Amino acid sequence: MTHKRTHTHTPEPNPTTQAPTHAYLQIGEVAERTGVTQRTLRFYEEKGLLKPPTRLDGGFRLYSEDDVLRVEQIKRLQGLLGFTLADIKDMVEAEEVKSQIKATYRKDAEISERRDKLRKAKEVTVGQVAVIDQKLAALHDMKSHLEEKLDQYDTWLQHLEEQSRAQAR
Amino acid sequence: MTHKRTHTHTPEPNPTTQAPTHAYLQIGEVAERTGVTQRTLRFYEEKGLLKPPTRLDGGFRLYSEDDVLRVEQIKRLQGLLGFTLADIKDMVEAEEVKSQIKATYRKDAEISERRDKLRKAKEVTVGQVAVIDQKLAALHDMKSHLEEKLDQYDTWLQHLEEQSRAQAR
DNA sequence: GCCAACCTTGACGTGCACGTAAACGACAGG
DNA sequence: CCTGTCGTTTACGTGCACGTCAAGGTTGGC
Repeated sequence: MTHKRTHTHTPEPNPTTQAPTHAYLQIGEVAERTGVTQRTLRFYEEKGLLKPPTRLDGGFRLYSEDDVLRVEQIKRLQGLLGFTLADIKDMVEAEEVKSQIKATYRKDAEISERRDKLRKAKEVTVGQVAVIDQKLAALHDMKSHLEEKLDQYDTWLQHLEEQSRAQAR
Repeated sequence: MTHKRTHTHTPEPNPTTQAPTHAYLQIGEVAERTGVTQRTLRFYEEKGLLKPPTRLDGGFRLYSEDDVLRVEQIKRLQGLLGFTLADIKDMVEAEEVKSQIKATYRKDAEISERRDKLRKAKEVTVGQVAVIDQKLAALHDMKSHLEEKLDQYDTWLQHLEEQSRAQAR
């Protein structure tokens, strides 16, 4: 009989914090949950879209839930918005910059340093919003264009129905 | 000295109808105006996205203003909505009914057929609008997410400034 | 300790959407 | 008629985003 390996890799005991949703995932599970192939996950890593995950002693990749979220983010950016992986890399790097800022943000640091980091994070985010705004504008433009066309179709259909009625008599 | 050829090909005298915006365009002009390469225009023709344009006796392609519009439409469908050229081909074929609607005598039998085609063309456009709405929703979602963060950054910056003022005293 | 399931790193292949080069013909100002 | 510019076809090349083996190593239930 075939038997599944129910690998639940918990690198740390993890006593109280966080329910053991799945602890750490290996590549097959991540692939299944995100709907991309293992190849794609390795490819994204190679291209710098995913940070190199921790490894098991034997070399198996161990992903976090955050990685799953990131993959889903990548998929959204790619599939819905049509960005190239190069574009997306910039965006996830911006995300990375922000989390870096978060990580190095110290309550006890100099106020001016904290302010600078916050401003930097804000700047990055503003850039992201700008990219989105561009897409939004283009899409709105196209939509109004299409709706104009729909009106045209409707008037033509009107015409045809009139002709149809005229001929029925 | 180099001299430009100011080719203005007007196949018909075209007396009263339409201002002579540019008459008929050859491939270089279309390429320049649409922002795609000549190769791309020939490629689209080969793939059935553009109907074979009329030719000059020597074989030069002569495009119409409608062709320019179509190329721009193709670019939007591809770049903004992320459709493949195969998808787009189906769409523009359904839209081909437009040229049919203009000509043709209205025989009774053809009226219902044309109405069906028009409805199909309208459906295609409606589908495109639906895709746009999806993307708009996704983008708005992302944007509000980012703006939430921006607000967060701003309030933190506010806090810092207050502390800074308190310390100045 | 066995073995099936799972993973690893190459390396080559594929579909799409063109890019690029070569060799040649067509158009029009002078 | 000459010449510079523009266009034609044919054919091979390219970048992206993976797909698809191949050959081997790792893990864990039994």
